[in-house]
Amino acid sequence: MRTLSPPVGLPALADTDLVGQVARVLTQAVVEGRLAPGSKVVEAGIARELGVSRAPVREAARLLEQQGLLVASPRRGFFVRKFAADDIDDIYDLRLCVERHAAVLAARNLTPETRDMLRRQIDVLHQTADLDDPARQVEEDYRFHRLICEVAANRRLLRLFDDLASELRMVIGLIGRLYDDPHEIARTHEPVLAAIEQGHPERIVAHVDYHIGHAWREVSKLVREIPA
Amino acid sequence: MRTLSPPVGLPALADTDLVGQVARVLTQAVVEGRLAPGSKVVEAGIARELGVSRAPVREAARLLEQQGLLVASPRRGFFVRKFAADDIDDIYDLRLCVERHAAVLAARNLTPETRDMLRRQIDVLHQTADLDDPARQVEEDYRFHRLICEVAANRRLLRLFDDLASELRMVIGLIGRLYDDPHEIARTHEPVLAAIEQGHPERIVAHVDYHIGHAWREVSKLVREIPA
DNA sequence: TAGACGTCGATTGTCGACAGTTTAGACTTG
DNA sequence: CAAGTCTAAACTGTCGACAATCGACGTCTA
Repeated sequence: MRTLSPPVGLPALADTDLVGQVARVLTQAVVEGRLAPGSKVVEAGIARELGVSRAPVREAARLLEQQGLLVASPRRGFFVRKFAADDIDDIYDLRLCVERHAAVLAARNLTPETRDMLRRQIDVLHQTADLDDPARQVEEDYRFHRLICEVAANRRLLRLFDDLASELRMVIGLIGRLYDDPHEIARTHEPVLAAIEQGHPERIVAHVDYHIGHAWREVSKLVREIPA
Repeated sequence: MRTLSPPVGLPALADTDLVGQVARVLTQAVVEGRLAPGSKVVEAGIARELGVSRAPVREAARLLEQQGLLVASPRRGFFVRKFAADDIDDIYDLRLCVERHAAVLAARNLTPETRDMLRRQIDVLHQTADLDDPARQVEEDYRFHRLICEVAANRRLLRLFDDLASELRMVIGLIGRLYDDPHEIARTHEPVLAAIEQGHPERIVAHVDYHIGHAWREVSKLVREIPA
């Protein structure tokens, strides 16, 4: 078998790596809400549906467990992670801690090239805002934040950001529509970049705090409104 | 088969979970340097040595890959992670970021009970210093820092600390003897706790910075001296 | 009728096997 | 003698199978 056929069409980056493919399909299914939180992930079922054996499915599940999308219960199998309001707080608290640091480092490493990359991404955010595609908007939002982590040039930090983002993607998938006014969200990124360009650590932290704190409160509110 | 026989006697917490056991045995082998950095981890070899099949070994390896102890090269297998000086910097940079935050949170959550736990752990550090058991000393050191993360009460933060610690354990395993004067190290923990008890964020950060920065410089120096 | 017990199907944990790929070593050639 | 080529062994990725275990349903008893 060459490429898995995900229930709904995916980029399907033609990997020869089954485990990676299965992991991607499962991740998509989770963040898109096709696998409801708390529901059981039956190895054989997934394997059959994807036309592979259970071995790659198990390994993929273990991967996603480490990523926090699934939880393993010995002898009972894997379940789609359930999020509580506490989890949101944990994630955002850590994200804030990480992104503050990333932004300060990014300011230190900033070059004309990387600065332009960040600016361009804000432009993309504005352009995407016209598209009325919430999922895309969320992705481009993360891309901006991820860029900051890339510029910070600490691989582990970047990986941590990716892990947190994948958890948040799931939460946001549950919430559904997140942004009332995408353009306004795009605008709120500008002071962050400005602070990074100016380079005062305190100012950077303050703006990152404001920006992410806003998202935190928003997501927190929505999760408390629409709980499982 | 009931309990795996690790090359050298381990606690062997009689789990019925083979994957967990294999992961523990492999971790031990790596941090104790029996598996040299860069060396290949042959699935069948490990499986044979441990009297299990390859499936649990593969899953354990995937776990350790996510933990950063092994790296996977498709179709070529797993290798014991090699550390460069850059890695040390990445790890300590992130650790500093995390522990600053943890300490500030810990101060906020501090109760008489948790304060006593931290104090007692410093006592343990002093007692251990008399034992001339470097591995144990390192473990008790981590336990103190881990306690701070526990008091901080953010599960994800705690997990991140554990991940970083497991990577550092490996590095320190490579270095061998780390502390010249264990008692002095034990003493340097005291200002950190004192700052947490007093509760001024700036002071806390300053002391954490000093304490961890010291370790950072020390480890960094030793790694640069004794590279692969 | 409510609760405890036993049975049966479904699912996981583990295993051995096979095919395709990589690697190491022998052999050839300039 | 060095470099390239070919061959064989070793290893990974994947699969299907089997035993152990868990959960649900039905049955028996008070």
